Amino acid sequence: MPTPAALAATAALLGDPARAAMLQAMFGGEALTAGELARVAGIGAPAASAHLARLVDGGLVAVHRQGRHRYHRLASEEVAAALEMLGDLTLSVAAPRRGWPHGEGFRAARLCWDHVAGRLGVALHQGLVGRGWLTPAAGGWATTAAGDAGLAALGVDVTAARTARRFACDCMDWSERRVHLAGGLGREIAACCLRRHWLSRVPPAREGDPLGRRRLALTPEGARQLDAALGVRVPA
Amino acid sequence: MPTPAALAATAALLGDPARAAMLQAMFGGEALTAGELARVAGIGAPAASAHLARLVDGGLVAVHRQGRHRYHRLASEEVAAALEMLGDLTLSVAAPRRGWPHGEGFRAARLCWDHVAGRLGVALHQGLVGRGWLTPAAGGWATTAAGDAGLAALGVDVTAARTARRFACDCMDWSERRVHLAGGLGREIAACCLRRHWLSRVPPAREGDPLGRRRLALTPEGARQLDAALGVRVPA
DNA sequence: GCCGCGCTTCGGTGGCGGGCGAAGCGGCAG
DNA sequence: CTGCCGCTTCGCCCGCCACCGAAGCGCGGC
Repeated sequence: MPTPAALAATAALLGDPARAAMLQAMFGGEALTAGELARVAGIGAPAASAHLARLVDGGLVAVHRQGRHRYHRLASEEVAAALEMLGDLTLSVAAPRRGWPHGEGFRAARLCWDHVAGRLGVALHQGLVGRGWLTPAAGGWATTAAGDAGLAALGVDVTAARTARRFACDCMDWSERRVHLAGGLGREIAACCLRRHWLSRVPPAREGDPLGRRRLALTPEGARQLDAALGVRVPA
Repeated sequence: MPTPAALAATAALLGDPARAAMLQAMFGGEALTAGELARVAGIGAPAASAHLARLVDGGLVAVHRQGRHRYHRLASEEVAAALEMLGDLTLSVAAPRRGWPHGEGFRAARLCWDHVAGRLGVALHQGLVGRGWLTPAAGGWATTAAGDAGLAALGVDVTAARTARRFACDCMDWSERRVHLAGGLGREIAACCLRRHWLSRVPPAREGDPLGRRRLALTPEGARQLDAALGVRVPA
């Protein structure tokens, strides 16, 4: 992972309207002269020259002299790819999207702090509430008598959960846009599932994996147990 | 494609060292308090608050109030993806890379202005020079007698090529990092190949395809003809 | 040789944005 | 209720950067 300063320096190059317009004009792979780019950006020749010098210096743009013209083009495919990604991001921010086309692996099961998130986390939350094991309480949730018995039978240390600052509360799920269970109870449920090997940790997909060591997988035994106890089935 | 101003506004949010440090800290998906983020960025609480307000306003960060703490996290997977892409770009700019892992489709054959680029463009250039059809001349290349005859046999209008401002010159290839043939001759060769259906245009892969309508594909007949005439074989 | 054109450099101006200290607001605990 | 703590808002200063006009440089054309 690059240093924040280095990343910011690169991003700052894209963060000016005039430079962004120039880069978008070069996005197709064409080489354009400084004058053309100045007109595209709506600025004078001196300003365009300064901008292009910074882009070249930053390694985003390559320049090729030909007679009295200077042709500029994007320096690499990475620049085009980053530009495209930023464009997607800009559009998605302007008009929030409906689907989640990326990152399937993220969404099945993962740790969020110390509790289970992803589709499994949401399903657990629904199962606990749907079975009447949890009931709404001030600031979150409380266990019912059936819940205390059922959780104990699964091997969850409810007593330990009560020592936490918050016993059971909602946590907005990053990928599912629905809440899952957090707080001491969320922590103890995750610990119980890991201890009994119903959940296993999955190593990072690669160096710099956005989720780090947070990926989880439900084991066959875990799927059976959670289905039997709570009717929890994680959608494929 | 978003407007340059909108793209720049998003990029500018990433283009500040303090904000970049905060976003990198949130990259793992954890929710962090404003105070923690201020410490990470090495700035005071007021400055951090202002930065976070802009990030939230820009839709890059989501905030969740919990008691007197405010937990911040990346608003969507797109933000994480864009951050990762920018990081890659920053590293590749700092230390130019050796491989080209992305965008295979870009590199086989495409139009660069009006001539052929990509591996096919480079191979054509090598073939023309290797067969002795082109010889170095002031400012580019000139045809030999064998070249004039061979090109005419292929159906290339060399006379029309001579009317261009430049007859034959090198053009640095974006993806291959080697030169291919440009100028009037490059244009005529591309026109000839398209006219005889040795090359076909490939429609954009999707809306907003970086290469637009510039993608090309070598037809089986084209592969045979170019191999026979010039020994041109495009590596798979 | 001279002129013309594209581009860059220089000097100066203006405005946006980041930084901090001090004060204000809100939640939590004793 | 009162004090503490996290966070925000306000007011202010400073520095960076974008922009333009004018002048300088380099290449190509007449």
